Amino acid sequence: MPRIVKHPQERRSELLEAARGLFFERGYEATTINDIIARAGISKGGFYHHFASKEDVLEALAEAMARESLAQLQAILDEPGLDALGRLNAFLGRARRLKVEQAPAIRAMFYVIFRPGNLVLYHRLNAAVGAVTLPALARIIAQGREEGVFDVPDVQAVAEIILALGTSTHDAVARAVNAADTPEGEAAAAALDERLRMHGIALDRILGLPDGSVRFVEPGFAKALMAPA
Amino acid sequence: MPRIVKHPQERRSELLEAARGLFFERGYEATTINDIIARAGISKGGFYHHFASKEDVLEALAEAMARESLAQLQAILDEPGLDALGRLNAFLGRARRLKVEQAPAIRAMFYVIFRPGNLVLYHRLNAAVGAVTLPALARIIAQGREEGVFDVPDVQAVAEIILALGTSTHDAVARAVNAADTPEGEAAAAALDERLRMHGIALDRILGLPDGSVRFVEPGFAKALMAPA
DNA sequence: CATATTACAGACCGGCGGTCGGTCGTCAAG
DNA sequence: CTTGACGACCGACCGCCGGTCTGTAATATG
Repeated sequence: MPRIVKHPQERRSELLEAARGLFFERGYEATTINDIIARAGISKGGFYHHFASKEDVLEALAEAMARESLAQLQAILDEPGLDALGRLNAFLGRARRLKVEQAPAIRAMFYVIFRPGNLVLYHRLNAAVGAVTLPALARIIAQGREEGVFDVPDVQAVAEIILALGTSTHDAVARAVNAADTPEGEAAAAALDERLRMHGIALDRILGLPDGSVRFVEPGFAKALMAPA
Repeated sequence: MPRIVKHPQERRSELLEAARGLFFERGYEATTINDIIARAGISKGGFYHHFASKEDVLEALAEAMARESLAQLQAILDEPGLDALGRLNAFLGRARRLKVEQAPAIRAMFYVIFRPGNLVLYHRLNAAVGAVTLPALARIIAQGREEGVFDVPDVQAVAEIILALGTSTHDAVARAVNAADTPEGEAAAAALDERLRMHGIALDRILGLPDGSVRFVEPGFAKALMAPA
């Protein structure tokens, strides 16, 4: 009832943060506009002054998270004196490092984000992050080709394939995370590790490198991820 | 108002067919229960006697389509006297043959199924079809390994990678189809063809075959798909 | 100080997925 | 042929959701 006026930018980011929290706690579909405005402390009219729809919020959130993701990658891209393979491994390993450091949070996130009813959330985020990741990957591949160490006919296509491999692991990670703390947990973790190792080998072959050059993740990553906090 | 009683099985399949048509015409989210029951000629109570929810219909539909998909694959799997590479190419080519024969219908389907708001439909269908396709693929890979022509460390993982590559092309196909009849259409078709060719080469290398062995699709497939009816 | 514009408030709406009490057809048992 | 039980079906109804609309308080503009 009291009327509070803030800078549009501040309001927008408050609404975005409220939505981000709720989307990851309860899921996208399960979160209502009323939930968001209650947490952000604004009326419905206020909300629709800043966003055109619920999906608009999701899009803005995806954009923001893509920007954050790119910022993390930029350091690896800008690091001078790194050969292409090293840069690629650093690039692929980034996700792993993040996960091992903040295992519980990431586990919770994976647990939520892959539930049915969160498909839309997951897809939008993945698409947005992929869109900014693709050119970065392409530059690394191009560097490798210029250095004469990667044997690839088409840089863009290979970058897309790497991205696709990464996306395809999400299901496997989700399965493993969902199976954690169950009898099948250990087997799922082992399967995930094996699969990730194979992805590395697949990439080696696509890039024309000896098996074992590309490390998609370090061995044992899955077990580390799934170890109880 | 008149009360019509039918065998549960018949009703179920009538409802499923009504849903299938509407989902592909208007999209999953845009289709309401009322739409479905209107087309099927049954009341709401009747609908909920046969299905627990709207999503339950989708699940049943995905299951049915996965069965149909498997039936198409079975002939290729059972074909005797086919070496592994031939079988794999036949397997991968199946999608292409379908598309070229029924290009307009498939185009329409892709056009609808990849719109936002149909993510759930697409994902469920893809997951269901993938689930039945995976073991079939694995058997082909295993045959190739036994024959000594495929050099793969892990059959299951490679099958999953092939499936992931297939899934990843859907986006590209959707982009191309959506760009058809626009100035960018030709470029999109060319990009799609190039990408599919590269997928073939990627598979060659993963399987330890010389470049050009696996034909993901025939060259020029994209243009054929996008040619006006 | 007047005025135009922006930022917000909250009552309201159509329609959605889903529920519920009741009714009719069907068919086996007596 | 009658009866009764049960599965199939009907449609009014519900809660709530995303979104709209009218109005108003705060702020920028001159």
